[in-house]
Amino acid sequence: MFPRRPDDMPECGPPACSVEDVIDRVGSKWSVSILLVASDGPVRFSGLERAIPGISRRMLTLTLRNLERDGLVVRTIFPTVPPRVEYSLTPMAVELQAALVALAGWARLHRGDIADARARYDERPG
Amino acid sequence: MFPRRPDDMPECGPPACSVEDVIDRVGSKWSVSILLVASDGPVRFSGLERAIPGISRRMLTLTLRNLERDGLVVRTIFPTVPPRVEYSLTPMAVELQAALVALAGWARLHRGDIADARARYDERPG
DNA sequence: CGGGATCCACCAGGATACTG
DNA sequence: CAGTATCCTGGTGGATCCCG
Repeated sequence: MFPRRPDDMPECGPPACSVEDVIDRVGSKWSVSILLVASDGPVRFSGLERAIPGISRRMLTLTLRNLERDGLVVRTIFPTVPPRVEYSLTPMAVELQAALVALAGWARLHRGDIADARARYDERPG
Repeated sequence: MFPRRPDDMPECGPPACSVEDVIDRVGSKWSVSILLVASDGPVRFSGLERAIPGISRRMLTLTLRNLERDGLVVRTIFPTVPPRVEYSLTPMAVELQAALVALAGWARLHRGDIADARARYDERPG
């Protein structure tokens, strides 16, 4: 996730750079939340703020900028009063949803397993 | 990723807590690298160190402990001299690989798109 | 409404040295 | 070989105030 890969470093290298690159892009604290809220259609800034409990204005702005920079969301400004800004997913981000759904499926399947593993680990003898 | 969800917070909540939980677990800087190296079979500490350029002993140990705690890797100690420790993936982690492969596929497909988006964003007028 | 600017705390993570 | 212990820093992310 952040920190982002410096520009003077190679784009890719073994092992398994690809997945790590994705994690670099959607691994920040709020990225996935934003992408999933926006998957229901264009969202406004305040809508995201309401839909994602706990996010600060600053982090919402920063994360949106990063997603926009990476070409995952598009920012559309309507020059009205009061100003209105909508964020929508790019086709690329829509394709990403499938992979995220796979992750979510895995998480749902193994939620109990992980909880059990942690409980056992915490009560380890020693 | 880290910081991990505090124990006094609910395990899950809208929106899309599941994916975020996964990111919390495999989103740390080296987690995915370790999982992918270990997917080829049991690996030793020094093997991981060699296979993952740039990782420090400390972070290798810490990340392995977290993966073990979450039930994603198993640590097997052989009481020989010199000591020998092997790390292998649990079935749960093997299933995760499929989801990670989906992510990698998306990354491979859109590597150029993202690079282009970033280049365009950096040379934006304004 | 939709941010930007600023200050600050915390902690992930690196470097190094030491141990069984 | 496979770690642990300690110190340190950079940057993520929170809180707050201000602006067009």
